[in-house]
Amino acid sequence: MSLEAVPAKNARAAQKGQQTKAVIVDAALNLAQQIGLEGLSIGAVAEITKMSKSGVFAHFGSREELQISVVREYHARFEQEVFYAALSVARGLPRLRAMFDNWMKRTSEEIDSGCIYISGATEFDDRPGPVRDALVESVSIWQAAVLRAIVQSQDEAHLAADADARQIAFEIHGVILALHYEARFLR
Amino acid sequence: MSLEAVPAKNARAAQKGQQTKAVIVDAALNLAQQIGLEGLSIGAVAEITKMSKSGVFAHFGSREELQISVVREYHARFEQEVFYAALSVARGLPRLRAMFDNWMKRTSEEIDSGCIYISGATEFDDRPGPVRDALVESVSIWQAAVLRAIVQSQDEAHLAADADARQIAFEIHGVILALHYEARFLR
DNA sequence: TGCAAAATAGAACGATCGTTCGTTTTATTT
DNA sequence: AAATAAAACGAACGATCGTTCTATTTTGCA
Repeated sequence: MSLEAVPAKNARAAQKGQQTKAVIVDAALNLAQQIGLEGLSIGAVAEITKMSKSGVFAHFGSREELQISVVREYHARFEQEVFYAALSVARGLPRLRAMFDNWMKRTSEEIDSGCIYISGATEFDDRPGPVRDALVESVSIWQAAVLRAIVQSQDEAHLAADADARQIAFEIHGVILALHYEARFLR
Repeated sequence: MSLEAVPAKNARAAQKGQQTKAVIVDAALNLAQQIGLEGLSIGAVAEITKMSKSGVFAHFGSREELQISVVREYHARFEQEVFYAALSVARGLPRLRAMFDNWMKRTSEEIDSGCIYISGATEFDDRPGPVRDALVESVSIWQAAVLRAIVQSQDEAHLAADADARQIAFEIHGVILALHYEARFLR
C-alpha cells in the first residue's frame, strides 16, 4: 500500500503532450529565427502547427514561457552542434579551432534563419525579464566555454601564455558578429 | 501677371509644420534607439511629444514613413559625429584612426540608447521594404567611407599596400559589433 | 470496454495598434 | 481684420494580439 496518493501522472504518462510540445517548440524556433523572439506570436505558431491558439497556449501558460522554451531549445542545439561536436578533437588549439569552425559554419548556414543570440540581444537589451535572463545565461555559458578553450590552448603552449585570453575571445566574437551582419543583412 | 496660378505654399511657408516635425523625429529617434525601429509606435511618440496620435500621424502619412525619417535622422547625426568630425584630421592613417575613435566613442556612449544600424539589421534582415532599403543605404555609405579611408592609408604608405582593405574593414566592423554587444546586452 | 484525465478546440474578452474622417484650432497671407 | 490654408485634435474603425473560460475530443490506464 502507498503512503501517499500517487498522482496519475507517473513516469510513462503525458507522452502525447511532451510530443506535441516538442513539435510546437520546433516550429516556434524556426519562426523566431526568422522574425525574432519579439515577433513570435502564438497565432502564427498555431497556424504553422495546424492547431488552435488556445491549444498552443495551454502548453506554456504564457507567451513569455514559449519564448523561454525557444531560447532553451536553441541553446541545446547550439551546444550540440558547436560545442559537443568539438570535444572529440584534441584539447588546446585544435579544439578551439574546431569550435570556431563549427561556429562559423553554423553562422554561414544561418543566412536564411538567423541567430537568436544576436537578434535576441538587440531585442532584449533594454527589456529586463526572464526571457532576457535566459538569453544572457545561454550566451554566458558559451562565452565561458570559448574562454576555457583559449586558456587551455595557452596551457598546451599552442598560444602565447602572455596573450590576453579575454581579448582573443572578444575578437573571435567580433568576427562572428560581422560575418552574421554581412551575410544576413547586407547579403 | 503670372502665367500659372502659384500655390500659396511658397518658399517661406510651412514653418510651424517643419518645426514640430523635427521635434517628432527627434523624439521618435530617441525612442527607436531604446526599443528598436519595429517597436516604434505612433501612440508612444504622441505621448512623449504631448500630441494626439492623429496629429503625429499627419506629418508622415504612415508609420513606415516615420521609421524612414528616423533612419535618415540617425544617418545625418552619425555622419556628422563620426565622419565629418574626422575630416579635419590628415588623410591616411590619422583620419582612419579618428574615424574609428569617433565610432568607438559613439558606440560606448550608446549603452543607454543603442545603435539602430545594429538593431535595425536584425529587425529588418528578413523584412524587405523601404525601411530596410533606407537602412542598407545608410550602412553602405558608411562602409564605403571606411574602406576609402583604409585605401587612402595604403596610398600614403601608412598601411601595407598588399593588405586586404576589405578584410581590415571587416575586422573593424567586428570590433564595433562586439563592443556594442558586450556593452549594451551583457553589460 | 469504460472512465478519468489530459489535450485540444472554439468563442469571446480587453488592450493596443495603424489608420481614417470630420471638426476645430492655429498660422499665414491678402 | 478677414479670408484661407495648414496643423492638430478626438473619436471611431478594423485588425491583431495574449489570455481566459467552457466545451469537446482524444489519450492512457483499469
